[in-house]
Amino acid sequence: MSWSDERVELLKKMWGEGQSASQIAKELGGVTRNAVIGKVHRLGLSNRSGGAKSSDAGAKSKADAKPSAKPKAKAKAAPKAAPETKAEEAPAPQPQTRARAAIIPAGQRLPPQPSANEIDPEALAKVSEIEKKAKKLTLMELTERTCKWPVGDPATENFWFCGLPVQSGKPYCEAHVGVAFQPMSSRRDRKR
DNA sequence: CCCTGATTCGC
DNA sequence: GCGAATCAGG
Repeated sequence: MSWSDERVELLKKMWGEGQSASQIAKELGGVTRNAVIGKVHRLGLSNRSGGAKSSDAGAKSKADAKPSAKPKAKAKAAPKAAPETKAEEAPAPQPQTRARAAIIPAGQRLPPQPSANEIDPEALAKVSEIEKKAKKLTLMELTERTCKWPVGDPATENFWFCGLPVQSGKPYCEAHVGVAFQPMSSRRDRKR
């Protein structure tokens, strides 16, 4: 893969939008996030702000200091055989509001969730947006790093777990963390 | 552990 | 110019 104009453009666009290097790399395909970062630097747009460099202070000089070659053999470059399933099914609006506590089987500890009626509207919008991209995992497919946000009515077939990459230690993906963990003050203000 | 960007340096 | 390896930090 080479950096064609198109690809460079997309890179610039995404980087400008604040997308992470890995996300850009996935989008472009055929390149690693390292390649993206390297390109970003070469293009001279590494600094997302604009100017004002934050000094540097402790320069560096650790150019090396690691003679010992680590057996870090990581098979990279996935064959890129993603099924790329074109989800055509209707998103099916989610009433999703109650009937939740009962669905969590013992042993599968899930974090507490607020009732939908007191969640930040913006966060909710974001959620419904990303839920379209949800991986729709089943309970057994969940891992420590898949979003455990339940979607739909567990009493029907129309139910699944978000499954997107979780954010750090949290149990949910970015968007769901947004509706799951809201500042107390925020909630109090909205309510009432 | 996962992730992020930054840097170096052989190619 | 490119990007893997590495570093540094969250």
